[in-house]
Formats: sequence, structure tokens, C-alpha cells
Amino acid sequence: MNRVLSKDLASQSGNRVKVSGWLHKKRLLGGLTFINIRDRSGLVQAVIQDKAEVEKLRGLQIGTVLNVEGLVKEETRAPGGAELHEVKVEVIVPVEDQPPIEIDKPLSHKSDNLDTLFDYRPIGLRNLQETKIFKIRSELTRFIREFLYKNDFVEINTPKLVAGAAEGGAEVFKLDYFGQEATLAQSPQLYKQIMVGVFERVFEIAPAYRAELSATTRHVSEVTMLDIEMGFINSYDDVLDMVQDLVFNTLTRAYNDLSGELKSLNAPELILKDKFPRYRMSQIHEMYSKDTGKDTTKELDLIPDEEKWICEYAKKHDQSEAVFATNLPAEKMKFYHMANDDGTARSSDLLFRGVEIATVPQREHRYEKLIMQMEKSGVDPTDQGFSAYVSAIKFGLPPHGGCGFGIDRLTEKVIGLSNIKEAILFPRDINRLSP
RNA sequence: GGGCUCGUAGUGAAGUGGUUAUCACGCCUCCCUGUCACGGAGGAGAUCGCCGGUUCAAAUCCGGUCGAGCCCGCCA
Repeated sequence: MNRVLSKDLASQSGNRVKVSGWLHKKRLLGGLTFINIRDRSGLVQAVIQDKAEVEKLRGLQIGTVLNVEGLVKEETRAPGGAELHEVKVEVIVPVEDQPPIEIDKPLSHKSDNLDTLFDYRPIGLRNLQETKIFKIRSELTRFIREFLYKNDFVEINTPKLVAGAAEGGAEVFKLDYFGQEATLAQSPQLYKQIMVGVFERVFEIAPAYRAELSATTRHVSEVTMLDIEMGFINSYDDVLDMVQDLVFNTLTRAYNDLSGELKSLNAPELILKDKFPRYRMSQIHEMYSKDTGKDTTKELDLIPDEEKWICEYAKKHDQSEAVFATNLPAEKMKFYHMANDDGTARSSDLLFRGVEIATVPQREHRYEKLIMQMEKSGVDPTDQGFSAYVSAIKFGLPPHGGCGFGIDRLTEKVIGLSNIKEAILFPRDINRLSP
């Protein structure tokens, strides 16, 4: 007998079918027993009246792997409108130990309890509330990929074991590489720029490693980054527009296609227009200082509180939960960024619901300028970690730009979670290396 | 790295000096034919993170230690 998935049960009314999955819930009502079976598409309810069949499940815990054969009956009282009757139960893998964490009721996401949540991840992820988070995450990356494919981007994979710090700035993990010192890539930055010389438009979704001793709700040491790079831009605005369109498309699609899942996780309503407001960072400092009385006009980058503040501001005044903070001060720019004439860089942060989810710069593609900027930053262009990149620039890259985009933070904020780690299957932070 | 906070059954919580440590979920036994956070009766399960101190008496106060969280900094 062929297996039928839970989502297709209603269409099989009148047929005897087999459902395979995990025991998700048992309710014994004397002469009548309800069990829920979880498969990849959801839950099936089976009604068991035969005492011998119920006995097969005695002492078996949630998580037990089952085949359940039965007659499909339409039933308005059943979740999903159909259920299994005249059931034969076959236990494939009996589970006798009690799960350490609940599978059929929402788990605590209070910050004090996240440690337990992550310790028991292998079982806790079977909880449907947790499953939904990662289903949404999967869909978000699918929407992103589909948008980028449609716009002629080629998906690439670049090395994560590299010779030197790719960017400067962030701390890197060092490791022994057959006697050489290697680092874990903190970004595919230089490789994706090299690949602009090959495909014009490229993207990568991959982990990046950051060895910062950060202990906040928005940092992890292994982060999943979406990196985009596009060549032949006419102006810096082309880059901002592309990222804006990508994010608008992804978010509106998510809120359209996944509305049921998002609602059941209490995700906030989406407030967004197809053009995101753009404020200069210096402008945000002034507005924030005026509004709060805290003087941030001497700050270069936005402080965390300003990120929250400008998002609230844009939500109210621009009806947009996404906002660009543009014109990063040149003091903060990386050597590969392109400078403006006014002491700022062509680099912007994309903020969404209070956090930075992407940085969106144009790159310096002019060889002499780049060499100057590298030397000014104390980076040796002939160093093993940079020479390949420098030669790609030397042998011709068009004006280009792109973004580094945090998939974890996007997922967190779309759902309305309060810690980036809740959006990561097996998060890595300064204390956690397992599971 | 700096500051603040928190560690109590498997899980989530209550208990701010007083003798048997409380509750909910989960688990076990029994009852229950439409449950879906099922309901009812009973039961098991905790050396209150660890070490030391104060006290007639410590989950509770103090010191240390280990673990965790949040904010700042750094960073994305």
C-alpha cells in the first residue's frame, strides 16, 4: 500500500491508505483513542477503537515511528476535515524514553530558557512551533534565490578556508592548515568581487565566521550571509534599488504565501512600501539627538538605540519598516568601498524592525585608487590573501556593488523573534559549540 | 572586555530565614466513545548549580566558584 501524506488525506476519502510518521499526540478516551501522526506535510488524526491496536502503543512515547493504515473518512470534527478509521498500527521504531522537552506544546523562548531550548535542539525542533520557524526560513531563502535567478544572478560557492582576513575589522578564527596558518572566512567579499569579472552578477548563501566576543541578541559566531555582487551599475542607486526590490519582493511574498504560519507565530503585520526611505547617517544622528536629548552627532556608525529609533520613525512617517541609512562616514569605510567626495562612503545599512540586516556598498573598481586605499588601511596588496583580488581588479572589473545580508536576522525579524539564535537550527556563540 | 541579572523535579514557574519545598505541563496506574492545551481519580519524580560561612534554624542572608542571560563595547 502506497504512503499518503497528511496534506493529501482529504482527497483520499473512502480509500484505505497508509500514513507514515511520528506519533505526535495520544488522547485516550476510554473506548475511543485519538492519535496524531506527524509527517513532513503536517498532522493526521487517526481514531482507534480496537483495544488491541491501542495496546500496541502502550508505554510508547511521542516520537515513536509508525505506519498507520486505515480507511479515510471525511469528518467535519477532524482537524483537516478527514481522519483515519478502522486503523491498523505498525510500530517501526518504538520510543520508550520520555522526551526531555515537549514536542506538542509551544516551548519557552524566554531568554533565560534559550540555553535549554538549544541543548535539546534535536528533539525540540520537532515541536511544530519550532518547525514553522525553519520552514519560513527555508521559504525566505527560496524567495531570495528565485528573485535573484530571475534577475540573471549566478549562485556561486567560495572557499571558507582562506589565507588571510578578508576584510580587516572583524576578528577571525585562526586554525592550522597543514602547517600554515589559515582563517575561517568572515565574508566572501573578495571572491564575489572577483566573480563579477566572470558572471557580472553573482550571489552566495553561505556561513561566515566572526570571532568577536559579542554577547548580544543579534550576534552569533557562525552567521548565514547572503552575499550579492553586481557589475555594470550606472550609479550607486542601482545597488540600493536592487537590494530594495529583493527585500520588498521577499517580504511581500512571505507575508502573502506564509500568512497562516506567520500569524500562528504571532509575527507582526508588515508595513512596507516598494520604495524604502533613505536617510543619511549624519541626518539620523541629528534627528535622534534632537528627539531623545542624547547627543550622538559625534558617533560615526549608528548606535543600537538609533537603529531602533530610525526604524520606528520610518514606520510612522514613511509607512516602511525597512529603511536605508546611507553615507557611512569615510573613517568607517573598508578599503574596498568607494568613497564620495564629501567625506562619506558609498555604503548604506539596510535596517529592518530595529536591526541592521544588510550593508550595501559600492566597490572601488579603479586599480590605482584601490591600491591607495589598501595602503592607507595598512593592507599589503601583494599579501597572499589579497593578490588574487588585486589582480581581478587590475585585469578589469566594471563599476560594481552589492550587499552582505544576514539571513538569520531577516528570519528573526520577519517572525518577530527576539534573539537571532532562535532563527538558527544549531546556533554558535561565544559559549556554545554543540549541538 | 565592562555593567547588571538569573540558576528550585524531565520542562516551565511559585516560594525573601521556620521544621513534610508549592503549582502547571510531561510521565506511570485506573475511569472516560469526538478529543484536538480533552476531562476525572490516584501515584512516582528535587541531595533548591557547587563549595564554604553566618544562624538554634538557610532554597532564602554573606563570600567564593561554575553555568547561563541581557545591555554596552566590538562587529554584521
